[in-house]
Amino acid sequence: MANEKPFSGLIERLRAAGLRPTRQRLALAKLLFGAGNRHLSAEQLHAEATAARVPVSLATVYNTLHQFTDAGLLREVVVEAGRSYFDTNTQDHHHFFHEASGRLEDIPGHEVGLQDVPPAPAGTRVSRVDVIIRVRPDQN
Amino acid sequence: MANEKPFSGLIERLRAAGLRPTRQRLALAKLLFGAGNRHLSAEQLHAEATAARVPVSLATVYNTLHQFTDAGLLREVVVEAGRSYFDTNTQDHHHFFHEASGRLEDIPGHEVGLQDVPPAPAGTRVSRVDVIIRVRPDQN
DNA sequence: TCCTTTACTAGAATTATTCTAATCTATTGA
DNA sequence: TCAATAGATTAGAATAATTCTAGTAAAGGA
Repeated sequence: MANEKPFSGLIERLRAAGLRPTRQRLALAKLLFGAGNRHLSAEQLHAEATAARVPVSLATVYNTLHQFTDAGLLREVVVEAGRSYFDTNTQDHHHFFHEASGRLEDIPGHEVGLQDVPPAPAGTRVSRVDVIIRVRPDQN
Repeated sequence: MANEKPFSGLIERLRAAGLRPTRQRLALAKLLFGAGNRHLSAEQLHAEATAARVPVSLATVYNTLHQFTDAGLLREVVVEAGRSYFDTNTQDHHHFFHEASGRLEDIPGHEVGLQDVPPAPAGTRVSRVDVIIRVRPDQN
C-alpha cells in the first residue's frame, strides 16, 4: 500500500523548510498529511499520536504545528475564543464552521468570490483573507 | 454636553433585551455605546470601567459582554487564538485585522461583496459570514 | 416595605498555550 | 565511525483568557 513509504517525500519537505526530520516531526507529518485535508487542534493531534504509539509531548506538538505553519505546510484557522485548528490545505480556500459541533469544513477556493475588496490601510499590505461561514443546525 | 443623560435610551435597550438595567450594566453600556464603533476585549473594558471609577469585577464584565452579545447589542469577533473582541457595530460588515498591533478595524458592509456563496451543508443554515482581511505593516 | 428573583463579586477552577531548564539526538567533520 | 555541537524534545511549571462557584447584594413587584 502507498502508506508504506510515505517518508521520503516528507523528509524532503521538512528539509526544504529547514527543519530536521526528527522522529516526532515525521510521525506528526505522517498523521497530518497522510490522509487528505484535515483540520486538527493541537490536542487532537496529540491524542492521535498517542493512539498511534508515538509518544510525543504536547509541547512538541505545539512547536511542530507552529513550525509547519511558518514553513507554509499548514494554515492556522481561529474560529472561537481559545480554539484554533490547523488546516493541511494551504491553498486559497475558505471554511464552513459548524457552531454546534465545532467542526470545520473546507469550501473549495473557487466557490466563493470577493468583490470590491477595499485596499489595505496605508502602510499595510494584505497577508490573508479569511472567510468563515458559520452554520448551525436547521431547526426544521 | 450630550454625555449627561444618555441613560434613558440605554435603559430601554436593556429592558427590551430582558436585562435589568443595573448600575454596572448601565456603566458598561455607557462605555461601550457612548463613543461610536468600538472593538474591545473584556480586559480592556474592565480597565476602562476601573479608570472611570466604576468598580466592576472581571466576571461581571464577561457576563455582561456575553449577555449583550446574546441580546444582539454586540457582536463577538475572534481573530487570534485566545483573543476575542466585542464589536459595538452589529450591522453587516467585515474587518481589517492588524496582525502587528492586534487592532481590529471596521470595513463598511457595502464595500465587500461575496459572490457564489455556496449553500449551507444539508441540515444547516448560515448564521453569519465573517470576513477578516489580515494586514501587516508594509516593509517598504 | 418585604419578598423573590436576578445580578454581582472574589477567588478558585478550567482550558489552551507558552516557557524553562534539563536531557537527548541528528548532523557534520575529523 | 565518533565525538562535538547545534538543534530538538521533554515534563512540568507558568501564563493568559475565560468560566465557575457559592455567598452577598440589589432590583422590581406585591
